[in-house]
Amino acid sequence: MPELPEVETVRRGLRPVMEGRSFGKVEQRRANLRFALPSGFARRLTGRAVVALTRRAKYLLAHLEDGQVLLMHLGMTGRFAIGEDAAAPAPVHEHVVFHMRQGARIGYRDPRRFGVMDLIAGADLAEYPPLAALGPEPLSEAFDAAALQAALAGRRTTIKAALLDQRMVAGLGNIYVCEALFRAGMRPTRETAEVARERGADGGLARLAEATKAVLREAIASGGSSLRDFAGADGALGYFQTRFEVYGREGERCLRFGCEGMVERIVQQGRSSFFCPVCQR
DNA sequence: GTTAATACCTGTTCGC
DNA sequence: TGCGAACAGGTATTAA
Repeated sequence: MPELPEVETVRRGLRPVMEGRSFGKVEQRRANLRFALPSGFARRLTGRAVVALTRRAKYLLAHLEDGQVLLMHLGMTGRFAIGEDAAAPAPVHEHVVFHMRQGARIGYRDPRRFGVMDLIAGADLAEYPPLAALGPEPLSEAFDAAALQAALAGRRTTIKAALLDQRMVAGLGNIYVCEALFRAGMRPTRETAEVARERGADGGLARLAEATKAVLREAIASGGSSLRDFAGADGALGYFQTRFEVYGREGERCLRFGCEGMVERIVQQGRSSFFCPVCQR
């Protein structure tokens, strides 16, 4: 599922065909994705140049020359495919197509339609509700043990649920929360308030912040290398398979050196959590 | 105010 | 082999 590293990979893949380019024809094949597309969607994009393509958490933001911002979220199954502007039959579940004036055809497919596209005025960007509530970017300097402690203190839930909460830290999903907790040697069922007391250079907070950054950095690097493959295949952007250390490995041996534990799966808040009961405490 | 549960979706997998 | 149930999960909404 597209989490922060996948969205960042998509951004890097789209930049060469969007930044500094302008929208020609925009095809909108249905009225809604997760929500209704804004009125005049295609018309408001046509002819506008993209000044910059940025990312905030799992949101892609195309800043247009006229001050509008095209906000895009991939949901669970959203993918972009870059192709030549040919008259090939449109794939199923392709809901939006951007034909760039310089030639690229950017198709958006999303079978489950959990994705979002919206157009907002740049001046309103900071107050846009979904963005305004987001916590710090996990790869920024603002995210460290101290920030984590401030966010987690006093909360009455588990560390797994807290890390999935986009208000605590923005951009993590189920997979990378599992991976970060494994890397930090921390069990997903730990009480948040208790973890928040583990300060100090070698405390749980510091390990967790560092593990989160490391997992995301490695995934982004992996996605970057997979970009080359995308170009050769169908140009699909949105999901790449990395090798996860615990996610999806129920019943298999823990990969930590010297650990003989077996990965277990439990359900928290209706979501699967994978962890090693031996080395995650 | 905070936390948990539910709804939205459909392709894929699993069990009978 | 075929069918239906379960499952995947980001986020807005509703309930507790």
